[in-house]
Amino acid sequence: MKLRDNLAANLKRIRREREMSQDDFAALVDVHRTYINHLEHSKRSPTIDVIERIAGNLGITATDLLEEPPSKPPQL
Amino acid sequence: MKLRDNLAANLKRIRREREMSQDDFAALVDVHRTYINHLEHSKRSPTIDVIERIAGNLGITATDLLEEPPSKPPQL
DNA sequence: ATGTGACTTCGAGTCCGTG
DNA sequence: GCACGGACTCGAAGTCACA
Repeated sequence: MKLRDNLAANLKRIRREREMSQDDFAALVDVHRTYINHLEHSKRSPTIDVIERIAGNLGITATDLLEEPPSKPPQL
Repeated sequence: MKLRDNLAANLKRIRREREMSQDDFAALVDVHRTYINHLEHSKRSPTIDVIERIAGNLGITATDLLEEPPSKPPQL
């Protein structure tokens, strides 16, 4: 699932940019600690409601979360 | 829920551009007829897996489905 | 052909732990 | 602090009957 993978990569990237633990990050975006972990590992397919909530709490758009991550190796 | 509404509007718009019934449209994107109806009326919060499947079958990106519909009144 | 409520099944989403 | 697991609740997925 491409979208899931994009989301996973973007979440991890953003979290590290802000130098937060999964714990703090989860609190920030208002989902459970273990759920963030699941998302970062592509183990869950979140609903668009959750996507919207996370994006809103991060101050970015849902598209930012789902689009191709910037620093991925080219897929020619 | 903004994303839900965007999806609803975009689905309806695209379906009408292709002059299809909900029935035919549902068959095309590979979901049940009534489910498309629910989505067009913002009654469901689909997972990104479903979003991806629909977008793929339409030959467009998931972002296209979720972004602000083109013919909405400008938000200055 | 469209809209809706209700239903079952299964996974989303949460919470408890453990290494 | 991160990964992972089990068990739980609730809502999404998918379908149907009916207006």
